[in-house]
Amino acid sequence: MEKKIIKRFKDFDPVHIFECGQCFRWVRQEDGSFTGVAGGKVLNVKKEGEDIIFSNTDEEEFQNFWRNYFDLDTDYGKIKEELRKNDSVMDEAVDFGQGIRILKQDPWEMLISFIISANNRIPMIMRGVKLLSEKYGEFICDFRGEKYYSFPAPEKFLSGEISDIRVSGIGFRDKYIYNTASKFVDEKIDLDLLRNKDFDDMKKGLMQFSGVGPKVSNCIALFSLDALDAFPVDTWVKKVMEYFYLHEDTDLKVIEDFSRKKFGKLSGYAQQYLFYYAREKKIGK
DNA sequence: CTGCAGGGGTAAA
DNA sequence: TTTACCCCTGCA
Repeated sequence: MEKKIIKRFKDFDPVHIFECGQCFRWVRQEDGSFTGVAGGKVLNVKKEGEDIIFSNTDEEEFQNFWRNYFDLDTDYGKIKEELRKNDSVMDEAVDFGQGIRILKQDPWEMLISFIISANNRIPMIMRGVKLLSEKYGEFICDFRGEKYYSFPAPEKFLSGEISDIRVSGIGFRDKYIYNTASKFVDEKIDLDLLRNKDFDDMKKGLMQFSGVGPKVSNCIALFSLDALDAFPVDTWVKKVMEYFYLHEDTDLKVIEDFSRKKFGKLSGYAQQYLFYYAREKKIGK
């Protein structure tokens, strides 16, 4: 496979993109690059100076898949400029995570991945998703000494007992995954149909699934259904919003509504900069 | 070394 | 509104 190199590309830092909490299948390598799986393909991403090097792909695949996946046609410079206006907190958060981009991920994979994320920590979530892919997914290829597997299709989770799903990192969420996969298969669910709905209907649609509540539905909407006005409030975002904006203990739903009103159609981007800032700087600890 | 508290969204009591 | 869920990490 060839490489694709984009020279002097702004607003793209693999560390920021892959460690801002939106994805679980990209692993940092010893040389500082990241290798990951998406859309049944394996890719390595490395930043060298201002150039981005995409390995294990070719021009056609890059244009047909990765270009959209990395949201390369969105102008993040403009988004950041807008967020910085009259907001010294966002000004700093945007500087800190200046290379973040919101990936366009697969809705089914996000649904299951964020069910796993509830009451769980990122290394555990990554382990769970990896083990489930090895157990139920399709082998893709060997790459630099590792074997890579696609994210499993819904029916694969139904091939055995509920407890079979309970690999390390999954725990009590096994039944949520089983129930969600069953509903998916039985009702021939097409999550892409939710794309055209307004935010409240989209959220309602997602919360039909077992293990999906307010926070998880916001994540699925933001990371896979183009709802860039979503604002998932997890423990870090709660802390950072209270610390900088609200100055008192505040209900999660109130924080979500306040933030979506404040940041408008850029809420999702704001959430990513704030999450990354809060987590790396341990705000409120 | 061993043991135990801490952490984290959702469902269900 | 409170509690249980699972399992790794960190610290005593």
